[in-house]
Amino acid sequence: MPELPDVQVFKQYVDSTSLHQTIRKIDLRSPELLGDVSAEELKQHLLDHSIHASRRHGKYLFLRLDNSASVVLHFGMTGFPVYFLNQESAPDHIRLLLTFSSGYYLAYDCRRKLGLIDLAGNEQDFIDSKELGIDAFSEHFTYKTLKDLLKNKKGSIKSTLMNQKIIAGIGNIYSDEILFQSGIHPKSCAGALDDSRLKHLYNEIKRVFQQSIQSLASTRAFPKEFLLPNREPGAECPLCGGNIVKQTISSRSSYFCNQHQTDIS
DNA sequence: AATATTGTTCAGCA
DNA sequence: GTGCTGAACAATAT
Repeated sequence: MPELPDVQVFKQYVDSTSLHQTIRKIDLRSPELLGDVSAEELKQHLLDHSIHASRRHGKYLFLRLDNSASVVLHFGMTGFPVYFLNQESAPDHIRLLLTFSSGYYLAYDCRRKLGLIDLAGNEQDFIDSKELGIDAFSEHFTYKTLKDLLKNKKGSIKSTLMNQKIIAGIGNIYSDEILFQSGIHPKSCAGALDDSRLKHLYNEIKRVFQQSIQSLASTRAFPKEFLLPNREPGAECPLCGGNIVKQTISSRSSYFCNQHQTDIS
């Protein structure tokens, strides 16, 4: 379930393995994942070129090539990148496979085919075409930005946080985590949160993402006071001892504490 | 075998 | 057009 922290870790992974290597071969095994680019065009841009930088916006990862175009990857529910040398280490559902001149491979694996492989001449134009909002981990995402974005919003705070056109990067899992840490009920009206709650929310977005990126990148051990390891109905709330309950909110299953996330504003 | 899973997109409604 | 909700879709595990 790659949301912002997962994709940030993918970015770090690609940065530390795959930059500045000439691509000798490209094997597109699931062309149905292509966006507005043809297989031919993609191959043309990749072959004999290299990735010289990467950038993440929300849940999208851009691999910037040395010819100024960028490969765009979206990981859907089940996607991830794998860098490997021996075939025994190859993942099971490779959709795109790059072979570097070093002999190493970079695979885009996606068990369920709910991802996207695309090519962007200009990354900002791509972001605009998807109407993506500001990245939730960007330094330009300030408290004031959040306050302005939520002002006058009529929907629940959960569905608002998950709306990629308002803020990019937050999905079902992390909206639950952020609201849990902020002590805000997921059904609270987004536009009705007072300054104190908004401040909490802002701080927790930053803190949860920073902590999660750290946990995913190293030990994968999330802090035990996170909701994530306790995300099942009937579990004991690690913050207050209440009960974790499951409820469908904006047609997604949400988990929250029935004790410290009770009041709906 | 039916159900749950998630991000995106789109139909439908006020 | 705008803002919002809910459902469809992909493929697989349980």
